[in-house]
Formats: sequence, structure tokens, C-alpha cells
Amino acid sequence: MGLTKTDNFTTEQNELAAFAKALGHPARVAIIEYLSSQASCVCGSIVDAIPLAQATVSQHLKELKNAGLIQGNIEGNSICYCLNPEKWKKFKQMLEPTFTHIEQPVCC
Amino acid sequence: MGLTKTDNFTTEQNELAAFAKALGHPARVAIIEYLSSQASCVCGSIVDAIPLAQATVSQHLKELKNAGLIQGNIEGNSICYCLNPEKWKKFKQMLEPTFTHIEQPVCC
DNA sequence: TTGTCTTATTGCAATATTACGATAAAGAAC
DNA sequence: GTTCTTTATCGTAATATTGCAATAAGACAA
Repeated sequence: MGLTKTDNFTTEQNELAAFAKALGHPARVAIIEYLSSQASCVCGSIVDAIPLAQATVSQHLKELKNAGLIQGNIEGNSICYCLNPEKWKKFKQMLEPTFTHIEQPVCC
Repeated sequence: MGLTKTDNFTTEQNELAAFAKALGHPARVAIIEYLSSQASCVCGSIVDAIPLAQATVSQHLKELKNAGLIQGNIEGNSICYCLNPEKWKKFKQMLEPTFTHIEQPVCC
């Protein structure tokens, strides 16, 4: 098959899965960490910072953008990619119940 | 290709990506939410709670276990799957810098 | 216009993921 | 012993992902 049955799950579950999936590749983790360090947000500098070909980095940026975790703004001749605070807040909020739950004693 | 070049990234980046990837499917999100609700941790009840075939749920449980997000304990005739607090704390800790960063004003 | 710089897209090959039926494996109950 | 219950694994087909070279598309400069 290879096709996720999204219909069987709630919109929220699908959205959380989409956030997590977007972050589920080391190159995309590296991009997010780079943007979190506020070193720069120009696309070209991201490409330089990630040890993959330009086409591949562009593809990863597209996936992060599709998931909503980053947004791109045209900045003169280049593009500035930044974190999308709204989506990250939602991501954090969705993980909160589990982060809280693990503070309880384990059940078995 | 289809093969992630993990060598190009740090161990931490790969570990965070592995956590996120494990959570990157609505069925696995549903499993984690179910375990967070502490309703039950018996494998059979998870299978009943997830609208997929038993074999498929077992496969998803295996992936969550491989990533370390859950752990299985033999409980008589069945298996009790629980969240692994250590790993979840690490997951949370790894996301913290970005969660903090988005509180800053956006750069562009 | 021509050239240059920056980013996106296309096309392809290799590999991974998802899903399920069928079956196996291991223990409990009888 | 046999049978039932529970969970894991195998085999498979369909689809998705990863990576890169090549190329396209867009904006700006001269």
C-alpha cells in the first residue's frame, strides 16, 4: 500500500503528525536549528549550512513550508525563511499533554 | 535515492529526527495520545483503539519502540506498552531552544 | 538585451513506508 | 497433551521519500 489512511484519524492527530513528520529528517532538524540560532534566514546561507545539494535543500525547505513550520519572505533578490511562531506554538501545545504525563509515575 | 545521509549530521540531530519521525504518522500520534490518557497500556486495548489491522498496529508499536518513545513490559499473557519518560524528556529538551526562540520577535 | 545570481522544478534511480492477510510463536487455560 | 488468546513476523503490493544533476524561472545589473 504505502498510503496513510488519514481519514481514520482526527484533524488534530493528522496535523500533529504532519508537524512531526516535517521535523523527521536530520537535514530539516538542522535547518530549524539554524533558523533558531538566528544566524541568518537567507535561503543561500541555509544551503551553505546544510551539507546537501542545493536542489535537495530546496526540497526540504518546501516540506517545512508545506507543514507550516517555516515561512518564506522575499527579501530583495533572495528569500528569507523564518520560523512560523503560530504553528510552533500549536506544535508545542499539542505535545504538552504527553510532556505533562511523563512527569507522573510510570504505570508499569 | 531514498537513503538519508545520516553521516552528514550530528548524533543529536539524527536522534531528534528519529523521535519526530516516529511521531510522524497519525496512527502513532493516536497511540501516544492513548497512552498519555492512561486509559490502559495493554497491547490488545491499543489495537482496539486504533482503526487499523492488528498487524499494522503492531508494526507502528515496533517503530515507536525502536525510537525509544515507548517500552513494552510483559504483563502475564499480554504486553503493557508505556511511554518512556527518559526519552520524552530528551525529546522535549531538544525542542526547547526552538520553542524559546519563537517567543522572540520575528526577524522578517 | 545579455549576463549573473538566486531559488524552484523536473526527471530519474534507489530506498523506505504503509497496510493487510496469513501465519508463526509463546504463553494461559483446560 | 490440546486449544485459545495474544502479539509478532512474513510476504506482498502500492505509494512515498531522498538525493542529485540538469534545467527553468525570476529578479537585478550593466
